[in-house]
Amino acid sequence: MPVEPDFPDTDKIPRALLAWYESHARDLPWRKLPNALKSEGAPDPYHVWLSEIMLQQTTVAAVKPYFAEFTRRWPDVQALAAADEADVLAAWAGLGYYARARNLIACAKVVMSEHDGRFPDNETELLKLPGIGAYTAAAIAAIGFDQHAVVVDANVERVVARLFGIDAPLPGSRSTIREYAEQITPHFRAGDFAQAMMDLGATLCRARDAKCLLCPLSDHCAARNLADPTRIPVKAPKKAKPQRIGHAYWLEAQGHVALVERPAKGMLGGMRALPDDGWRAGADGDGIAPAEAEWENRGEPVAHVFTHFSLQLQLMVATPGSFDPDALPDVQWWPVDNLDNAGLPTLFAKVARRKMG
DNA sequence: AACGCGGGGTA
DNA sequence: TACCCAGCGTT
Repeated sequence: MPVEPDFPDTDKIPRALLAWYESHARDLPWRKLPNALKSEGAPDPYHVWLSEIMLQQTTVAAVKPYFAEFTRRWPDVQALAAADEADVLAAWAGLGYYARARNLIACAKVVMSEHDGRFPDNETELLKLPGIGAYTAAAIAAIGFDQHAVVVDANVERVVARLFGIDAPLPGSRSTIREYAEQITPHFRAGDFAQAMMDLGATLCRARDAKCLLCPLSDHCAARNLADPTRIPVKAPKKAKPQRIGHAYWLEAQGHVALVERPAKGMLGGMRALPDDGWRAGADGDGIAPAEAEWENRGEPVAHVFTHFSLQLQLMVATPGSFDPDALPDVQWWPVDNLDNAGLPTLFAKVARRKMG
């Protein structure tokens, strides 16, 4: 039986959490800590935005090197808006969910053209920008501008569900969880509170490991009294992943390999890639090569797992002495010795490694 | 409301 | 292997 939203400890929760955060905040590149030791003033909204987009469904460890590289190459939103789109997509390669990179560019351009190069400081306006949804708008408003906003990500969902013993399954319980999150979100230090909730979820109140003995909120927590606090939140069962097979084609002539640019919509949209035979989530590839050549099987298929299907991708290789460029007008002939800089998404980077041995 | 969309870390 | 992760846009 969940506790009512007017749970008497709703005021104690943010205070206990913020006190814990003072000494346990993670030291992250995009963050200005509240500690005097590290305090450097307000965070740069550009850094907050960039990190939030990169962190969507992506772990902190994966984001760190990308954040460093992006801020080095494009130090502000003006630089990013003026960047070559192919360069930005290539720099994003390996991070996944490539629509984020396309929306990142679009958002930077809108901020320049419609907001005078400054990010809006409120949720409503932030929500109108490409790639910024309910979570990210709230996070930027709170963290970047210290605005009151209820920030609910997967960490907050888990912490709140456990605090109030919400055992209805996600995603159906999302609106209920949000109501409780509103109850405990203070009207001061909004950014610190949001980040403290995320740090608690990332370091103590973890999905499969609840370190209740170390938790500053355990006195206020319903799940604390369960035999297994990690039973909450309950999640709906996942659908099985289909298994797909397909081919990728390595066509090499005179030290160059044929790359294509994938369609802007759909999987790996807009990314450079090897030609393939049309495999997708709903169907296997047709085995038809992109051009007439002496194709040879090369090694075992490369195994790769996407969100919604698994793929076995067979590498096919042809290396004619010369090749008529007009026969494949849409390909870019990329120097084989510079393939590391082609910005191939991980699937095709794996296939290229198979080829290079 | 459900689905499509990457990839790496972790137990 | 299975699950998880600072979600968003489309249908």
